[in-house]
Parts: sequence; structure tokens; C-alpha cells
Amino acid sequence: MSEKVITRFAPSPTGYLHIGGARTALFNWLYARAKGGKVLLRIEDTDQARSTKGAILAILDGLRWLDLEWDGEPLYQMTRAERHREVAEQLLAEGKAYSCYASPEELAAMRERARAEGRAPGYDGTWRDRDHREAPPGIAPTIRFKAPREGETVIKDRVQGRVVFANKDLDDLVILRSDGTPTYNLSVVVDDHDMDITHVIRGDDHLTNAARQTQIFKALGWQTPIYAHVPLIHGPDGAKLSKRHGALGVEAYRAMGYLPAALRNYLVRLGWSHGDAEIMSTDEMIQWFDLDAIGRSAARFDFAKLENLNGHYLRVTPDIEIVQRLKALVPELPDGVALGERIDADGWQKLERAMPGLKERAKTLVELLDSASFLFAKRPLTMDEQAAKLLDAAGREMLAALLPRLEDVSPWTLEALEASVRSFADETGRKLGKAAQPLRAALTGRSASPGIFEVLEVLGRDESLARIRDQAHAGNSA
RNA sequence: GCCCCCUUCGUCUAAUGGUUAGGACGUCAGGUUUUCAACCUGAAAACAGGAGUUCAAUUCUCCUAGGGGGUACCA
Repeated sequence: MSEKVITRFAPSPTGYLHIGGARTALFNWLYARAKGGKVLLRIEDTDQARSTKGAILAILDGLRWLDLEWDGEPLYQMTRAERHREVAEQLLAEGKAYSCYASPEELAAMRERARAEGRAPGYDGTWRDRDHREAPPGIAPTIRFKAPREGETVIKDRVQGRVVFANKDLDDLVILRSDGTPTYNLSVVVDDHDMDITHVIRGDDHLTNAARQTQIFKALGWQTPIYAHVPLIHGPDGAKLSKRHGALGVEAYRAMGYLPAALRNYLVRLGWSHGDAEIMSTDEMIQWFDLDAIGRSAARFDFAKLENLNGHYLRVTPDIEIVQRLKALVPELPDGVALGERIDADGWQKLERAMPGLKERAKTLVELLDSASFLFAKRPLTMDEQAAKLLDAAGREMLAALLPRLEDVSPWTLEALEASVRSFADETGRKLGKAAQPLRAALTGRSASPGIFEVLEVLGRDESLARIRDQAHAGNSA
């Protein structure tokens, strides 16, 4: 085995890349990068009935979006089925495995009986020592691993510590299905060995599997990798993650307008910490990450904190990058296609110019886009409830009075506009807010927006004046 | 049922055999302000319960409770 650290992320392609999987991938990636090693990607598709092409694509896509590039080509475990079968045959030949002719019905009955009698529902070992000549005809057997019945199996885990399983509690598991395909526990052992995996970092739902795999490693005379079983992520209510709260594919987070950097930063702090560090760059994560600082208790998923982090990353991301991300995001949104058509080249330019004021205020890209909608709105604007309130008689009167002042502003720059409006407010004995709020309503249709002078400037002279006239005049005719 | 794991503010977590148990998010109250955010200041907020070890336990041990995972010809 090489000295170099080799980790692997090994998702099964039976669904999207969920948030727990994403964190596992991140931990594997970080550890490999921290130690100057490699992360391999292995698609565990030995269950052909449940694996789908779409899931594989979603997983690869999710990892790329999170910017967790793996080393080398992804390995599809099924392509190694022949090798797995060889190892199973070897075990069989060495008397460390045996053929089992029990039918699914018999197994179900066996479990039923065990439950009724209050025993562990595992396989009872019927065919372990039974003569093969008693095998029922026409039945393709499974191959079962002959697990040790006495003693204990100990796993030394970098997160969980020393965990001891009594061998009597671990039954003889199927390593080769009756159709000759390998099952998970065999494939994992063979591939982890053949791929020189040094560290297995995965969810602690695999803790029992670690014991079974250790037994197989031993039977094969191979050295086990170093294990690190990370606690799972729960939903906000402490229960298992469900679709309603967080057990979404990473693409769902992308569609909700989260930034990969924010999601990574959020996930790395779920179960791992480095003193009081909260916001950290990827380089810092790599520098600081280690297995020993991973906690042993499950964490709950908290959208509020993710949002806070996302807001932070939005504020520090360059404007042009945000525009690019929005361009990529828009088609994924509900009504996104229509929205995309409404935003022309000029619209995207306006968006970029308005970005400093917009990104300051948004928690997600979706929210940002929504607050930018005034940029693309067609006159006459529809007013939301708050905006309508601001445009009462006094508000409209103010606009009518302010209008000629603005018409005289030249050049149409933020500084000149601010000077003009401020002097207007001064001279007419108004607080700035009394002028700014109706103006904001007229220009954006809302009561909250980026700074009003930025809005005027980005909208441009003609559009701004037209929007103000719409409201000033509407007041007269009403 | 059986096996395994876990338990510090609402949430993520830090630290320690002797501390005012720290930080962050969220909440609340102020400040700033053209709105909303952001930002600044402050506040409330935790060692699951019970035994034991010890001069001393949040920290070590055990038990209980609660939560989670596993118990497939799934991974």
C-alpha cells in the first residue's frame, strides 16, 4: 500500500446527490487535498435494478457545481463485476464462503420466525455446513460469506473511536447474488483494496458495514483502510432528512439560488470545526481540515445559517460572476424561460451596473433577481401595496414638484442626482426620506430597493423621468 | 426485539477536573440610515436526568431517558 493518502467518494446512483452525500464528498476531497493525496470517484452501481443513468449524471453534475473535482476517471463498479466474482470464487474455494440455496420465501419465513422468537433476524446459517448434494434442483445459489461466529470484530475509527461488534451478531451475508453479480460489501472491499484506498470517510450509517467489511478483508488477508464514520445530517426537527426540509439534491440548492462557496462553507461546519472559525476560504479549509476535529453527534440542517453565509458570499463575489451565475440559473427557475426572454443584452448590462446595490441586500440569487425585477419592468409599473401607499396625494404632488428639477440634471450621474434631490428636499423643507420613498415607489414599484440614486442612474434619464411622470400625472388624472 | 452510535444556548459548535462555560447563526433592544439590507453596540439563551470517583465534575465511570443508525440476493 502506498504512503500517499487516497480517499474515495462512493455514491450509489439511485437518486440525486443529497446534502449528506455532498458533505461526505467534501470531507473526502478536503482530506485528500489537505494531505496532498487523491480523491477517487467510484459509482457503486452493483444494484443494477436501482441504478439509473440520470442519477449518475445528477451526481457528477452536483459535484462539479460544488467544485469538488475528483482525480482521474470515475470508476463504475459494475465494470469490475468479473473481478469481484473471482474473489468470491476464491473465498468459496478456500472454504471461506459457501453456496446457499435458500429461496427468498424461505428467508422471509426465517426472519419472521426469528422475530417471533425474539432472536436477531439474520440468516441462520442453514447451508453453511449442509451438504451440497442436498441442494434442491434448478435453484441458482447465492454465495454467502462464512463470517466468524465467535469472538469480536473491532474497528478503530478516526471519528467514532474503538467500536466493538460481537461476531455472533453478524450473520453470513450474501456476497454474490444468484445471478452472479456481486453485492455491496464484497465490491467495496475488493475495490478499496485494488484502488489502494487508504482512508474511507463516509456516513456512519455504514458503521455496521465496516465490521462486515473488516471480516472480509481479514478473510482475504488484506489490510483494512483507515475508517472515519461521520455522523449523519438531520432535518431541522431532528428527524431524518425528508424532502420537505433539506434532503434535496444539490441541484435544488442551486435552483434556490445558493452559491457553491456558501454551501461548501456551510457543510464543512456541520460536524467539523476549527476553533471559532466560521467563514473560511477553500484554502483555509484545506489547511485546517483534519479527521480528529470531526464531532460524533448528528447535526441538524439550518437554512437560516446557510442563508446568512450565502448573503456573505454574495457580497464578496465579483459583480460579473454573479451575472454569469444568474444567466445560468434563470432557465432553471419556474417561469425562467419567459423571464430569460424578457432580459435582453441591455437588461443584463443594467443588472451588472446595479449589482453593487443588489447583492448587498440579497440572501440568494433568486431573491436578488426578484429585487432586480424593476430593471426589466415595462411601463407603466404595477405598484405593490406599500408602494401604492407611498404614492398618495402628497407623494404624487412631491413627484410633480421634483420632476422639473430632475429634468434639468446633467450629466445624469449619481452625484449630480443626489445633489439635486437633496437640495430639493432642503429647499422644500422635506426630510430626504419624504422625497426618496415616493421616488423609489415610482421607479421600482416597491418600497424597498437599492439606493435611490443608484436606481436613477442605472435606469437612465429617459426611463427614470418617464416612470416619474407616469406617477405624477396619474395623481392628477385620478 | 437485537446490535452500534450520540446528548453543551432554539441551531452549528468551542473549551476545561477548579472559567463570569466562549464564538457563530437566529431572536430581542438600541445605534446608523433615503427604504431594505449591510454594519456597530447591547441583551436573553446551554452543560438531558440520576448515581459514583474526587477536595472539586460540564469534563472520568455506570445507569436511565431521549435521539439516530443498522439489522436485504440496497448501497
